[in-house]
Amino acid sequence: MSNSNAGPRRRRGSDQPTLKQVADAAGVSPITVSRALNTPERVNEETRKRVLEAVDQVGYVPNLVAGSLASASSRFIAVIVPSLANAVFIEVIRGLQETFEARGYQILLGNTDYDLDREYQLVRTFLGWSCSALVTAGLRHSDACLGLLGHWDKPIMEVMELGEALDLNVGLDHQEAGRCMARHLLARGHRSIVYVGACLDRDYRAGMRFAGHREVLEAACLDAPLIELDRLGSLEAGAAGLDQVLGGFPGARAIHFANDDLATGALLHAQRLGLRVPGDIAIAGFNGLTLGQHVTPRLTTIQSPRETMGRLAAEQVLRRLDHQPVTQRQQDVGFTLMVGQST
Amino acid sequence: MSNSNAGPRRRRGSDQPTLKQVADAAGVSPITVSRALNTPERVNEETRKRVLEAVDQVGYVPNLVAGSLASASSRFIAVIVPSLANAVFIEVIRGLQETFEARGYQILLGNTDYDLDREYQLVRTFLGWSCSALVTAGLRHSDACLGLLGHWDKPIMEVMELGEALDLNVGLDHQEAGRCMARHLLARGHRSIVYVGACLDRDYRAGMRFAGHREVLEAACLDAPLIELDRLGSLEAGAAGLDQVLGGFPGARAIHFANDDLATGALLHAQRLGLRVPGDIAIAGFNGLTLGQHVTPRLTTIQSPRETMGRLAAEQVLRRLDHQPVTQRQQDVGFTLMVGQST
DNA sequence: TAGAACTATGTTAGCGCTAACATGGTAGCG
DNA sequence: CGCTACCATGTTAGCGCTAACATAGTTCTA
Repeated sequence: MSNSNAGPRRRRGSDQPTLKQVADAAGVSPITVSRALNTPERVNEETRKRVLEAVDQVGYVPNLVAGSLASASSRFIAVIVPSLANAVFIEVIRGLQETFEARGYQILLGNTDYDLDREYQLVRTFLGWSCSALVTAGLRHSDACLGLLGHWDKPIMEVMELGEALDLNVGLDHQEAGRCMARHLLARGHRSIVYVGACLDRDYRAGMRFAGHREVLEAACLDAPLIELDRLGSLEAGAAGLDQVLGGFPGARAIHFANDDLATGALLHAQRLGLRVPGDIAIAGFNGLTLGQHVTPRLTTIQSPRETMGRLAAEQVLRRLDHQPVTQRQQDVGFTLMVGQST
Repeated sequence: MSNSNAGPRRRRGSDQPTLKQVADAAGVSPITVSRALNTPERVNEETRKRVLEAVDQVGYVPNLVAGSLASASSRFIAVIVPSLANAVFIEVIRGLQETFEARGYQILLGNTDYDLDREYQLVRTFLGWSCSALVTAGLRHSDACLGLLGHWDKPIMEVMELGEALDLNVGLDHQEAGRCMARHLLARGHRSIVYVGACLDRDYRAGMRFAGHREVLEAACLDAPLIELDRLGSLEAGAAGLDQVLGGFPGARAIHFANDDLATGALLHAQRLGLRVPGDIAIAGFNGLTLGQHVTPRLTTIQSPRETMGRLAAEQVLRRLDHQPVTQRQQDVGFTLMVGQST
């Protein structure tokens, strides 16, 4: 038999005050409260004041979930990075977060662990949250992921590297950065140079830098040996890398490390071993982390403007969200060779 | 006149496939699709298979916003930290994220910039998202914030420090850590010890460590001078701190820094100045960052298990969310004095 | 063998908000 | 004064999903 005798169904939802209650307290309709809070310029000043008082009075906290469902869009920005262990991404995130939060957007952070399948899963989840935009590190995605994003009509920003992007793109040319450092090492007179990277299949941007490095060395008719470590960048791994170079390439006079963590680890390890840098071995890195600038000798590295990259990316996305013309779909933030005393 | 002549209203919402379409494709009702996806054990195996095929076929991506509204709860965990610039919080976040993501919860990250008003705003926003739980760094909150949280019935986890908590608490005793390091410096024979901190009003946990430090020194009838820098921890600030100590306290033989960033910056600066560490001046830090363990001499510091702290915190919260008894409302993760060669 | 207990699925009624359209009032204009 | 324009507010109808209750079929139990 049907639910004929029973009283009303048990209530659902939380017991938080709702728009309706604010509306009753202010003597207006719910939609006026909604407008007073979201588009205050469309409500008479006096009404608005009355509404805001009512909000305080009943202790109203807007239910953003309901708002997002009704408007089919949330003020979330999905941000996907490969790792939180790497200071580089943290700095980009900081640039993004500051810019987006100032405009009332909330960042939804996802971490792929350098796994494109995880990226796909994250994108799925984030689409489910009706995000306003997606910012992701890198230009490589799985086919499944591309399938999802192909149907999506909100801004997509790819950061870190430059190239053929889905939509918007802010980054730098890693291959050129690799060339730049290789040329520097050649200019310093080094002829036996080893490149040391870590997991270049996953950290493929380091692989692109190696490609640039090799191109320059081969153009100078030199070998471009590569040592690939099996752990991602860390001081420990860098120390191990130095040991491998000393063992495997006794004639090596310079090491081009894939990043500053490795390079600094090697530099500090060299000191412990009593090696002179750059006298016995020159060491170069990539990233321009603070750390490398505070060791003696100061590390030669390539600085990239990461917080700026995050900020610029956020600004382009915001422009798109404001329906303003996007000035540049692709933006090169460049890099700077910082010559220290380690080369 | 009313909308009598017009056809149906223009459609709203996105054009993504919905549960209904999956249900039609699979020949079941929408609720069965919902169950097949969210509580598969409540659906017949064969039906489930048919539903999953239909999901793939129509390219369905669940609308999590709608789900959250209907169920009055999202799978969001709000995480509030004072800063992303400090590696310490990043590590805690990593521990939280790994544990929560493995269980299908998504982290909503907020950054207060050490401002309790910002914390209140973030809490408001996060409550609006129907988060499943809140994890926040620290035990200090504004009255407005306490007002909001007082009415809230979901788990609240306060991390980093130990004390009188709102609900759950995982952390360590900072005052005791300060005492511990002070005792170590005394045991090393130092009598003229300066504490150097940065913005102790905002980074009040460093202030608590100083309180412990002072307590021990005063018990030994020694002065406990304090130098407070106006920038938060960084290698640069540490170098400046060393200069200030050398200028202001020429007799100082040891410096207890509020954190490893400062201490390492000072240590590297001392080397540039040609000072022997610890011969001319001893240097101690706090945090046990990798960095300090790779300089020569190795930094004496106090290690706290931050990633573990994040993991433990997440596990307690998950236990609560699973309606399992919480084993400990308060958990002390402790700390370890790591004696290097810098003292 | 009646009925309790359980399994698998369906029906109904919202969750709290906002887009779209409607309406009444005031101002501007020739 | 009739017209359009605009401003401030209201009414209606969902957004896409799931909690609560309903129901039909099956198995178990005394």
